[in-house]
Amino acid sequence: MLDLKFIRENTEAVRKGIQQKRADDNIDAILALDNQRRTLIGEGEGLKAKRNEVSAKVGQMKKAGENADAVIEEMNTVKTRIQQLDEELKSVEEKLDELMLTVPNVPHPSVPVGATPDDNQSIFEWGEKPSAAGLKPHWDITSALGIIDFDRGSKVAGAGFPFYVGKAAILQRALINFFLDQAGERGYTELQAPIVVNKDSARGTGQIPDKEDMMYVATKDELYMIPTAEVPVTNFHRKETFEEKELPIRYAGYTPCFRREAGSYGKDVRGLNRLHQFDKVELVKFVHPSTSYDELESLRADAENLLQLLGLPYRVLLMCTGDMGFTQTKKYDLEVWAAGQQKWLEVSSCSNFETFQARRMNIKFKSKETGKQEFVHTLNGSGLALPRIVAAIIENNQTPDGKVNVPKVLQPYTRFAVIE
RNA sequence: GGAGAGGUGUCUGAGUGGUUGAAAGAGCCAGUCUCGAAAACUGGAAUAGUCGCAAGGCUAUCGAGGGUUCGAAUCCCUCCCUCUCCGCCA
Repeated sequence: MLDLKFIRENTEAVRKGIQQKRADDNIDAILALDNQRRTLIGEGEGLKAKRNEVSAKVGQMKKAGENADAVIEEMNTVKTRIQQLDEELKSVEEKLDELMLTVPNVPHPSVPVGATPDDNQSIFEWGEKPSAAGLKPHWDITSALGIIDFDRGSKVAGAGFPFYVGKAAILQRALINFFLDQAGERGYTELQAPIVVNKDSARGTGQIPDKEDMMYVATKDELYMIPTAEVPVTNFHRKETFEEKELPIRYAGYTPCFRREAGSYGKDVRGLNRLHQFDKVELVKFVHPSTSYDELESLRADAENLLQLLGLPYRVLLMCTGDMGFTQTKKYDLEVWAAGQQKWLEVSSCSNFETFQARRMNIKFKSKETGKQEFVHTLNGSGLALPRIVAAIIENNQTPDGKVNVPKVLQPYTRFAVIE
């Protein structure tokens, strides 16, 4: 959510951002409602001031033993009017809030303007793609090796909920530990979080109201199964104010993630490419506004480092305005090369939200410079999402005789070097 | 799940209808004193909205949301959370 005052004072910049992100422009309606709102506040508060003044007088009169009936009678009409105004104000503010939620965050100037994924810029590529000859997609390999059981997963839970069996299960556990250890070395505090959250938290990171269909919901208890650790970890500091010197704060959290993926079918969903439940290590930062773009670069570097250590070829995309999402000001996607499918798979998405989330969640810091409280900037990025990494490892490291070599850095964790 | 107690500012903690945005103490910031510090003394300090060029004014906020009243931290209702005891349990 943006700041009303910011919209009022930077109307044109906000409008430009809306166009670039191809969102609906409700700015005129917002400004009109804001005017109404302020008129109502003006009248209402004037009357409240009067009420407070007269009430104090009534108290004094009663103390002095005088009769205050006439004044009280007069206040009754004021009271009614105040109630009316408050009701009108409430309805205006409800409409206003609704529209405010439709205003996207303003893209950073360094972000390329564009409409579709084709306008994203590939800004960096690393590693050598294995030659494609004779390489199989991971689902063929895992089924031959019997290490991922999609069928039994369907029986037990449903499509998109596989079992990892034996060495695949150990490989996953190894990756989680490897990712968390790396994050720890790079200054992130490890956090083990709830994997369900309440309504306030779901609202805080913006999953509701607009993305409610993306989540599994335990309706009986009004709990939402998290689609990413970003939700509990960012909400960790909801409604808190930091000292400036505490910033930046960095967390790494491993959680299972649950996504309904309603309406997404087709060939993209084969094997491990798209699941309803998957594991992910998420990196989250709370930082001083002056450093947030440097922090975005280092966040990206932290995620890239993992891919380099694993020896997986990848590329970095700088997302264009039209494809970057509603809440971000700037976003990089990291895509790993899956040689068996001859395809790039997104494994991390590193974003700066500036104050967009912090405002919604009321996360501030006390500025030394101004003496005031200001909103922090929040960032997050995957570090990394597991299934597609597993897919890439299997496809890129497959041997002609159908085995899979485990990357060197993982072997201390897996305690085996080959999956066979 | 049953029974009880409670949620007040950074913290401890007073306050049960009328100058209470809120006592007191601690902590914090600034100043005086000091070579410096401590102690002592003096002063300052909430957040948001709104009006104003500004100084400053006004409004709201005592877990959250409603209600009663001329007036609510104080009374009523709903919800949330914490603690204690009992039961159940990985």
